Amino acid sequence: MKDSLDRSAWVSAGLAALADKGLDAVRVERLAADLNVTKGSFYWHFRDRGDLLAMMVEAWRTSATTDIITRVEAKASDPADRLKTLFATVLRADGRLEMAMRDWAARDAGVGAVVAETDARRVAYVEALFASIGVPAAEAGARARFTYQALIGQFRMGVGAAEDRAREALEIILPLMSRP
Amino acid sequence: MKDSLDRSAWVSAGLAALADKGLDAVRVERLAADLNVTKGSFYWHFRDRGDLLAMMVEAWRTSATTDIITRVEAKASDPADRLKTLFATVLRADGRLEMAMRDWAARDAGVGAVVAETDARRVAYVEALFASIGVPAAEAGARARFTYQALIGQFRMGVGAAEDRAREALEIILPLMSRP
DNA sequence: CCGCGTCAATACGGCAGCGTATGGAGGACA
DNA sequence: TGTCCTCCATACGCTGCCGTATTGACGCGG
Repeated sequence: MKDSLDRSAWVSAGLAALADKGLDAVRVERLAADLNVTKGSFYWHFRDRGDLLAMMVEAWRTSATTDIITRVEAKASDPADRLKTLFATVLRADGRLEMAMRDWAARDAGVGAVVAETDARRVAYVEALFASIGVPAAEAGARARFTYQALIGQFRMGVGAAEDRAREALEIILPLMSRP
Repeated sequence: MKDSLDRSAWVSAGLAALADKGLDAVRVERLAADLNVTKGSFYWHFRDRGDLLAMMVEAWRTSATTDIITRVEAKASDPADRLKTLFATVLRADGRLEMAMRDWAARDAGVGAVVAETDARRVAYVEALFASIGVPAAEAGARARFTYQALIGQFRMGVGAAEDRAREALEIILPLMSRP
C-alpha cells in the first residue's frame, strides 16, 4: 500500500490539470491516473466532481488573494521598489492557472465572484502604491486598473517574447504610469 | 424540408457556442440541435469535428485581422480620433469570442499562431497611430503593446463596471499614453 | 485475535458524444 | 418517369466518463 493521499493532493492535481489543459481536463479518472490511484480513492475523499471543483476554487482564492502581495511586501519596502517588484514578478510568472481561473470565471458566476474579489484587492494594492509615490489621487485608480488589466492581459498575448515585454514594461511603461 | 444550411451556418453556430460557453461546448450534436437539424447534415458538410474547428479558426482569422481596424478607419480620419475610436470600440465590445479564441490558443499551437499573427497586426496598427500623434519612436512600441494588453485584459476583469472603465480609460489613460 | 476506521481497487450501469452506414426527401434535367 | 445530386434523418456500435455499490488492505487499540 502506497502512502495514502489526502484531499489536498487531489486539489493540487486538479489545479495543475486546470492550469495545463483547462477546466475540461479536470476529470476524476484522469486525475486518479495522474496520482497513480483509482477513483475509489477520489470518492472516499469527495462527494463528486463538483465537490473537488469547489475546493479548488477555495484553494485558489486563499492563495491568490495574498500570494503576490505578500511576496512583493517581503521583497521590497518602499512603494517605488514594490511597484518595480510587482511588475517584475508578474511579468515573469507562469500565468496559466491565473488565466484558467478567469476562463472558468467567465462561465460560472460563483467563480466569477471569487475572481472579482481577488481583483478588487489586488487593484486596491496597486492603487495604494501609486498614491504613495505621488500619483495624483484623481488618476491613481484609473492607472492601477489599466496597469492591472495589462498585466493580466499579457498572459494571453501572442506577440513579443516574455522577457522583452518585461524589460520594456519596467523601463518605459512603469515610469510613464508613475508620473506625478 | 426546411431551407438547407451551408457550411457557414455551422461555422457561425460553432463560433457562437465557443464564445458563449467555451471550446468544450462546441459539440456536433448540440450544434445540430441549435440549428434544428440532426448530425446527418453535419457529416455531409464536414469530415469530422476537427474539420469544423479548423474552419472556425479560419473564419475568425479572416474577420479578426481586419474587423476592428476597418471599423476604426471608416469612422475616424485623424490618428488621435482613431485612437479614441479604437478605445471606445474595444472597451464597449463583447469580448467573449476574442477571449475564447485566446483560451483555445493557449492550448493549441496552431490556433496560437493565428492569434499571434492577429495580435502582431493590431499592435502594429496601434503603434503607427501613436507614432502619428507624436509619441517618441523609442516609446511607441512599448506603449502600443501595453495598451493592447490592457484592452485584451479588460475582457477578463472582475472589477469595475464596463462603462466606468471605458470612460476613465478615455479620459485619463489615453491622454497619458499619448503624451509626447 | 477482533473490531473499527481510513483509504483504495474494482465492477457495474447509465449517459453523452463521436463517427459510420444506410436510407429518405426534394429538386433539376433529360 | 428515371437518374443524379444535394442535403438530411436515423440507427448503430464504440469510447470516455460519471457516480454507486461492494470488497479488500492496512493500522491501531482493546
